[in-house]
Amino acid sequence: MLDLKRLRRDVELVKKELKKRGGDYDHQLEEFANVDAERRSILSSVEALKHERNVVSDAIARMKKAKENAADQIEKMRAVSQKIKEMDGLLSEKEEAIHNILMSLPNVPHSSVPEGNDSADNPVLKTVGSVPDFDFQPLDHWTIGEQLGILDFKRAARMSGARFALYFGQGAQLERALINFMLDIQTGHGYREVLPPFIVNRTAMTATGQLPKFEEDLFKLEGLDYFLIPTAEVPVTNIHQGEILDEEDLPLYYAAHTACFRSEAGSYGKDTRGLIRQHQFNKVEIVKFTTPETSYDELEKLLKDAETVLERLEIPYQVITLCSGDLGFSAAKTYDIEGWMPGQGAYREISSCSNFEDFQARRAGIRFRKKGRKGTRLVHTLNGSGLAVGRTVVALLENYQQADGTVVIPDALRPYMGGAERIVSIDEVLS
RNA sequence: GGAGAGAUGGCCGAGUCGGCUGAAGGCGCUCGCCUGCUAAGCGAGUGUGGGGGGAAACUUCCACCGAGGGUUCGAAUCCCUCUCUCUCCGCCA
Repeated sequence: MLDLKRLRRDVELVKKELKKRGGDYDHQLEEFANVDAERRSILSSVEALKHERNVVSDAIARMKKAKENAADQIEKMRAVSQKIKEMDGLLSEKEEAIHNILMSLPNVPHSSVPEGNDSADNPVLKTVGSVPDFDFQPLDHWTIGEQLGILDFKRAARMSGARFALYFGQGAQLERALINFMLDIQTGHGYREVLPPFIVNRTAMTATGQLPKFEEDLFKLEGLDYFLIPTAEVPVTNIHQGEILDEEDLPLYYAAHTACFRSEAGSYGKDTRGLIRQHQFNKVEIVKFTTPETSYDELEKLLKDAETVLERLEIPYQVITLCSGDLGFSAAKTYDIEGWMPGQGAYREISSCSNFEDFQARRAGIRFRKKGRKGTRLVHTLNGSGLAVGRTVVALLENYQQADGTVVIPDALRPYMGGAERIVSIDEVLS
């Protein structure tokens, strides 16, 4: 949610900045200005009436105490109260209209965000590691996984449908190993581990910006106002919903492993095979609550924290800055980390690190105060994947595949895999 | 699932028959005083959101005592609905 006062002050500037996103918000912003003016005019008259009511009610109390007759005053106030009730009704209509507009406006891109229309315009910030050179034709991960017997999409489809996977043996172990590996790295960076609920209510989803606009992307529990989380960002950011934090406690760092659930509505035909785009996947998420002054420094650090995982796994990757047209609804600035996936012959998103500034904090009511000082300010919230586990499995299988069909386990991960040096066929393990 | 109790400011906690209670008291915090240091003591201040005024310090008005409705001239106090918390019984990983 954008700052109401800022919209009042510089509607034209906000119009210009939102235009960079590509959508057209002029109409909504103009309607905002109109309704807001109406609201304020109603507000001042209804407040005057309320003031009168307060004063006269007080007088009535004194008259009654003095055993005087207050019938005239009471009669007069009956009419005033009626009027107040009518105007209050009108006022809340205006307020709701303003709220609806505010909730549907995306965040303003940060000044450092490059302008562009879509993902084709995202500049590459840096490239790390060199793409592996195979002396055989590298396979895609679903072929590798199925040949080894560690991934099974057919049976998963039988019980759940498309976009679900079964992991077996060292495949399941690999997923679990990566989760622990990532959590250990991030807690080592100072993040506090947290295991949040995977189901949240509408308020929480609205606070982080998934609602009201993107309900079709979510899995909703039938007949209940509960949703499966699409990312740990939702429950973790909502840890401090409605709280006033002490400035000296900031920044706060959290790391959480959760399953994530996405309906993937509108992505039919995209990445239909393999682990890239699943309805359910694991992710380790890192989340920060900071002061406004430090949030962009913290974003750079958060990005580095996410990168560490790929560095330690020795998987080549690049970092891109999302251009204004490709930015998510709530984000002011986003970096994507893309891991090299030989089976796809492309860099694919494996982490997304964003600064939301006060956009989520305003919706969620997360503020901070300097001890002893009066007044509160909104915190800045940030988060990033550290990393998407399923996609890391993809990168790992495809980058570390061998001519004989086995997959070498990177050194850093071996302690988490019971010391194993490679992933071999399940049949081989059994024989 | 059945029965009962509760939800007040950063925290604890009082609010009688509805009327100077935005809210006693305490803790915490800030500033000042005092004291070799620390601690203790003394004095003052200390909620949030919104509208108006002011360059600002600040000031004025409105709202807020879990959320939403209702009764009333007037509600933290009365009524209804919902949410959450706690206790007991049942069931259960």
